[in-house]
Amino acid sequence: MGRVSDAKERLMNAVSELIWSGSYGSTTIDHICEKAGVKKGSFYYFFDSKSELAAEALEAGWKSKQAELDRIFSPMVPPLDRIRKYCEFSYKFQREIKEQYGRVLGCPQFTLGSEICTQEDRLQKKIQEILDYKRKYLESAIRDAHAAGLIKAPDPAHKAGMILAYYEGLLTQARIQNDVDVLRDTVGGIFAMLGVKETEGAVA
Amino acid sequence: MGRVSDAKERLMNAVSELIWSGSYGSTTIDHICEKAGVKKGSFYYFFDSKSELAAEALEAGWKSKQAELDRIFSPMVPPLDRIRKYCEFSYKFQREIKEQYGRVLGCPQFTLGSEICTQEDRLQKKIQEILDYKRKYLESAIRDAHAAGLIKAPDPAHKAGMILAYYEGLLTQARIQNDVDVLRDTVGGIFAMLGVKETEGAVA
DNA sequence: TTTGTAGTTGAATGTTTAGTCAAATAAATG
DNA sequence: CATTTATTTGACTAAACATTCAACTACAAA
Repeated sequence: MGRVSDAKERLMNAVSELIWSGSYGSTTIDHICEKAGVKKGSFYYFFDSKSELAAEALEAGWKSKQAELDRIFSPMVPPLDRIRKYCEFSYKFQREIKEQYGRVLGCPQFTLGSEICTQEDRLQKKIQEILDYKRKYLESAIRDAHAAGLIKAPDPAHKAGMILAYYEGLLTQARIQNDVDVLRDTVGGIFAMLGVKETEGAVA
Repeated sequence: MGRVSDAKERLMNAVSELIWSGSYGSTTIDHICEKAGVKKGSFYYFFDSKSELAAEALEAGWKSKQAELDRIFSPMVPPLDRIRKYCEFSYKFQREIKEQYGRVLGCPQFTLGSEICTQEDRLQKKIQEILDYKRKYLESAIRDAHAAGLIKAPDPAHKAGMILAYYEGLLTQARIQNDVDVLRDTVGGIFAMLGVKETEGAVA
């Protein structure tokens, strides 16, 4: 079965990091190859364009994040706690990223989506798909919270869309301002939108 | 006083449109010149880089938008109505853009900011400045609403930041999904965040 | 140990891009 | 009308970039 290699993985990691810490437009195939320690010929052996590589990397990145989200949004956890945990996780994650890269980088999918949606159809579709999955995590937590009488949310899908917009907007603000502090009270805004009363929203 | 020209203005219009309908990275000096009907030599006569042109265009674009915002956020208008009008205006504006370009384009500053904030310091600062002005419009409406007893918002600056994140997040979602419908109930989310009771939020 | 296969390499290609400049041109002013 | 000043032009260079390919290499199975 011939020679073996992890060059493909290295290329996917490299492209993800370069796009996230910079932008899609500023990420060239040369840079990707250099970062991955791979020669251009090998790049074209595995992929036939930057956008194809980006699409595969996006998919892989999402797959690896999913496990974490499944844990956070486990139906075993009380619904409002899921949301609170998600906000805490996100805040902590961005703090670590800032530590590591010297920069708040926000949400990879939202940032990339906003940049390329008018130009790269395949990527745009993949991103929309991922964002929709994210929305579904929120939606089920909201539905459960409604069923438990914790909040009034007769249209969980709509509420989830609103909350996702807020969440992604905050992350993008944090990226633009390079300031994690923006994210400190993420959950406050979400609970306000959900009409959670202070007492119900209290930490256990 | 020598030859006169509107080439500078044409260049600023061209760059704004190209970045907004595409991205900063995909906008080249050649494209800008072609769109503006200006030769490259002239470009470098007026500006010495794409980022300098973009910064001037950003400033000019903001100046021209300010008048409209002053009207919408006039202290003569009841505070919650200002916010409602702003949402309606924004929704209508994006519908017109979609009509005109075949695409929802969202917020020029937020989209650009998210793309270039890690790479173009000067632009990042300008954008942060503009976003902060936007926040101030919301902040004063919130403060007035609080003073009028319409809502409870002891920290209007913080609330305004939350609402701006939501608003920009929605616009970006609309851009990514190329769907104005996302914006239909913008005000619903804002009023939920502000804790506006249905009756108080009712249209006059 | 041979052979098939998966992956690697570096050099070469053509294209796009940013950036420069000296000469030409058009308007305004004296 | 002559001169000054602002703007335009097109042709040029050099670097960055994407893309191709034939020859080469390492591994695995037969």
